[in-house]
Amino acid sequence: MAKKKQQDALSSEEKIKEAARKVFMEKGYAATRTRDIAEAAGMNLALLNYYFRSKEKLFELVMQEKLSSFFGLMLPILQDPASSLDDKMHTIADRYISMLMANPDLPLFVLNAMRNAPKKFAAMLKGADHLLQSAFAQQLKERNPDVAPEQLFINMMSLCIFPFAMRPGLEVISPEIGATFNALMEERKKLVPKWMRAMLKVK
Amino acid sequence: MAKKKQQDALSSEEKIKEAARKVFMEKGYAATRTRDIAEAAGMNLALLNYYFRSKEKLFELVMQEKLSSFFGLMLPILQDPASSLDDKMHTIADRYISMLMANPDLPLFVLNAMRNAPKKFAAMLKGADHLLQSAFAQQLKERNPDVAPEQLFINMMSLCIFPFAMRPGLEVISPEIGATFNALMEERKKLVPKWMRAMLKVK
DNA sequence: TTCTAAATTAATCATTTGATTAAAAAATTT
DNA sequence: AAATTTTTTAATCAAATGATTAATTTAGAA
Repeated sequence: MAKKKQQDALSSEEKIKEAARKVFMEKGYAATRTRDIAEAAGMNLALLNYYFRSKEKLFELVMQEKLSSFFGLMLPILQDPASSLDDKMHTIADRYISMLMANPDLPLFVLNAMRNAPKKFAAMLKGADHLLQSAFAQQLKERNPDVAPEQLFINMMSLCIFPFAMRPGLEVISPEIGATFNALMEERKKLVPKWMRAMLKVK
Repeated sequence: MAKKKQQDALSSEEKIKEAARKVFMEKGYAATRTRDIAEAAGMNLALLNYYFRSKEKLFELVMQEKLSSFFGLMLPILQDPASSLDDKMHTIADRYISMLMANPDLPLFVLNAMRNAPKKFAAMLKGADHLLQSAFAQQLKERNPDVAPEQLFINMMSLCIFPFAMRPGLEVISPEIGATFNALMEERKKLVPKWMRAMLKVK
């Protein structure tokens, strides 16, 4: 009885959330109208305020989810003392590329969110260890004491994420990239760790 | 006489353009109001339409400029048959990193522009040779026939550009990156070509 | 079954936004 | 110097936007 009502309520709320995820990812915050979300959800416009109070609150909810899914994948891997550096690089490349192949709009959304709401982002990561205190950074330093671990971390992120953010541009510069993008990304799951190892040898 | 008038007219027009560059780069198109630009320019709001007809036209002008400056740097280098692969990598790293240090908002602006207006972007690059026909791609292929030249091109762009787009996030994950960002980027001018050479050896 | 609470609807609101207008001021031309 | 053109101004407009409202419907509790 009570359960049935709960499901119905979640269902409308969930429909709006679902639509909000889709439209905010596509258009960003400012270019998204509450009417767009209502239409995408097939729901009445007033329900956005009824369930979520404001466009802004709804956006923050979506933003929090997306930032969590983006960084939630990374931080535990970086901090795990039990896995080797090679395991970490392999796991990060594999998981990030897979996730981004399924969510190609995520990088740009996250980049915009970090730029527009750095405080909220910082608050989200409040508990996380800093990079330089992670097992990953230690392992990088051991492997190559001549290059700052931050540099190699930046490289790892760059090689996994940037192709997705730059895809529209890449497709224009090279139609071949457009035609085979997914195959290129699959290949990179194997190549990124190899490239990382090669770079780790550079002084 | 006629010259003096010309300078005055350019001066008001240029003030508005200048302000538009600043505000559009900072807020993007949708979140920028024409009033923001007018205020930033210290000009009357109606002048935006008087000189540029619409917010959209003004934005396109700024977008064209920014895309030109972003890609204008790259394409000639890629297409130059006279310079070696090492020269190219060195020049791209040096020039891109320098330019982006002076224009840190550019990457995100360009990424958003490419995503939101891919047709305009494609029209802009109309005359340019495709990547696979460039001297750069040929040279990559000669150096390493086992890896698609597109992959190495993507890496080159990733290593030079992504750190700037990701800077707000990097600064939260690692305060050390925030404190020494410019030094890290200067260092990368030398390291990126080295990393590229190391990656070129990977099969 | 009746009453109450929650969810939904369509209309409306108050504010904001890009754009227009008409008048005045400034610059240029005759 | 007068006439004409261009630039600037402040007010206004028409449409759009996030949010609110009141009525109705649906669901749940007694």
